[in-house]
Amino acid sequence: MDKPTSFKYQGGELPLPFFFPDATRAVVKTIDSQDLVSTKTPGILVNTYHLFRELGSDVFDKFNGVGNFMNYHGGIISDSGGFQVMSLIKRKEGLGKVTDEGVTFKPEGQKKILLTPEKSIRFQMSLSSDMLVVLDDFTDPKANYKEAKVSVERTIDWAKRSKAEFEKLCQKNKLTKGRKPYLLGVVQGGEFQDLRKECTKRLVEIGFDGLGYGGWPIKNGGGFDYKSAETIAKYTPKNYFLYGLGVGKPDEIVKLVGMGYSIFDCVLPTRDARHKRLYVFNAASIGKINLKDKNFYSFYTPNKQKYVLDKTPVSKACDCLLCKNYSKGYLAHLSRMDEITALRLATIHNLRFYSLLMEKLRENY
RNA sequence: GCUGAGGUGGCGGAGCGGACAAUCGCACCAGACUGUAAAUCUGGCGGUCGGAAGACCUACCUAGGUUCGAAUCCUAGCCUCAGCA
Repeated sequence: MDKPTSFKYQGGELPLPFFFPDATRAVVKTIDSQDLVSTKTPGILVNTYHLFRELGSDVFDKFNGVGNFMNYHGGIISDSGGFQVMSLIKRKEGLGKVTDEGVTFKPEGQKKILLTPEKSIRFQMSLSSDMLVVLDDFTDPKANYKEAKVSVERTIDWAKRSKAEFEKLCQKNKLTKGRKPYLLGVVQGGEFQDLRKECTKRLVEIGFDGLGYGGWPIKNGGGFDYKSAETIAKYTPKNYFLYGLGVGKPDEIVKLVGMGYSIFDCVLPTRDARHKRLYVFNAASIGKINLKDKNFYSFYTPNKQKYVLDKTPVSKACDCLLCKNYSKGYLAHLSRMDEITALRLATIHNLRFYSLLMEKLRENY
């Protein structure tokens, strides 16, 4: 019953902990699969909702999985579409609804689709991902206790159905030990610790390979909700993967790794890159990165006029395509002209920052 | 030299007698972004005081003038651009 030491995927095993960026639509925005490899990123998270809506399973049956489709051969985790319950339905009314059966999505100008726990699993199987995530009912960040409880009950019910469908498909496809992907349950319950505890325990009764810290990880008053993360970790068996879904900022990841979390994904490094925010270690070299420093990293805004004449690299504690080959001056020019290459270089840089961060965390795991 | 058009904030460019410290865009400054409806979104952007509402000052090429009131009308000057010589 020891904690997991590696994550098996189709290409071998990945050491823990690791961070996967989000390739929602089977692409990490602005870069391609070869760029991704160059950042030493070990894997990606793809999204069921988007790929199901935009492509359907025929493509993935034909290509034999999303990895082959992308010609990307790192680890692949597929998200269930559970996050879209919040981002598309609960955050804004009228784009769909949630019932016990599943989730109906109907964004403006698009056809209505129904995603059930079973459908989500079936589709994720066609993606041939290494870890599947159960469809969950995202607890609205503004939910009161009663509403949070409803989302927890539904999440547990859906988890049961997902597990049953998963086992059925594994049997049917003769996916036995070694070839069987992982299945992740997702804990909901908002900031209510007794709900988090109950959800965790009841998911463990159903049986999964890991549990995800679900919901919105930022408290209503602001600040990361470490308490819920701790509650989940406390009641999760040691041999389970603990996954911080959508987490997060570098310092948040460092803290969660300390609690036993070993899998992370987040849009921040890639979105921030596109929004002109680069992550830089406050260190003179990669060897001198010290995560114990309170301020071990800072932000760099690439498009300032004052950088145009700067011949130094963005970071000396980085070995990415950008930092090894180009100056702040050149990047400033590309960024100021809104050249798409600036976004690509920034994305590559931020992903290397995150992969370096995880390399450092692995040293003490 | 003649004819025509025009000179507005860092730049482009609205406004063409009161509602103008002056629409809008760019640039600039600050902030946000957490299982991606996001190469996006907010806010600020003449000066001084104020948290804000607001108050006062200096402003639409220059100098005069008309008017209760002018970036807007008149006169002169300077300058720019286009076409013709």
